[in-house]
Amino acid sequence: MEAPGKLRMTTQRQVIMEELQSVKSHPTAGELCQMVRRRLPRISLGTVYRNLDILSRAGFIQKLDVAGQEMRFDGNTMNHYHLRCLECGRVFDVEMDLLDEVEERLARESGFEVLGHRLEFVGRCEACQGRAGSH
Amino acid sequence: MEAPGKLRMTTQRQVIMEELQSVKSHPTAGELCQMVRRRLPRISLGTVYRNLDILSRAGFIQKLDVAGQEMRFDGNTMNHYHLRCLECGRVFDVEMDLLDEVEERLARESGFEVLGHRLEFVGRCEACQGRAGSH
DNA sequence: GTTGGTGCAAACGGTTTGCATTTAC
DNA sequence: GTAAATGCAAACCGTTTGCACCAAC
Repeated sequence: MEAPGKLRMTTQRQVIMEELQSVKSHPTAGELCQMVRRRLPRISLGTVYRNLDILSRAGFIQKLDVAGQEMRFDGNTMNHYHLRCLECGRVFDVEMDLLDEVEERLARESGFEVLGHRLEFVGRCEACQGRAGSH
Repeated sequence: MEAPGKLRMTTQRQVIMEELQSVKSHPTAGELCQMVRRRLPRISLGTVYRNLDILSRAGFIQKLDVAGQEMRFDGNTMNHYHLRCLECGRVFDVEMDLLDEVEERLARESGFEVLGHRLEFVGRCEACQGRAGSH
């Protein structure tokens, strides 16, 4: 989260934010670009990336940085946890109280200045458990 | 972790594993390639990538996938947590008991099949706190 | 001798960037 | 009017892959 500087509210930026906040999935930049193109057919992927970067720096949205894979974006800026399905790659929100006490504990027991934490589960979503699933 | 299949122990594979396990840092493939080149100057980056992939599938090492950044590798295969310093980008091991009970809780309360979790802290390491650090 | 591994270089794919043009303010 | 934002395309960079040669077993 950075000092905002001057931000102009362009149509593109507005629509990107609206589309992202209208879904509970965690789209990639490419997916979001497709969604936005239904309303702004000429928007470029570069613009989507630039705006996602600006909006996340300003704290309006969240970059998920899901381990290793393609970057995903989340319209919900409150810290919350995710589960990534190993089979279909989708990312789901997890309902669980935040483990803020572990931050304090770590700060106390180590010399680190702890500014946040990210907890991510991996597993299989219900849909993928349903499908045969060799596993 | 996958069924091993046939694995030949080549010099390259041996040295890659030794070098990785000899450090407590979490080198990227490129960094590790440099380290290995001190002993095997003609090894290629592609070989390093291929072996890191094979070794991690076989469970001998761990891919870290530290959020967003370049992939890092860890010779320690036991699950453990990390702190990433926002200032210098280094990744440190965190000594903390595993939160395995949250996996069980999530599995119970949601429909997910939970296979693992990854906890990552962000903050500032001691060295970077020392340096003036505007914050 | 067979088959998996290596080195090399090219390809890949997600992300960033340079630039001329457009647009919010 | 001016500075920020856009669209486009090229560049970037970490990673993967195809292939001819090599080496472990």
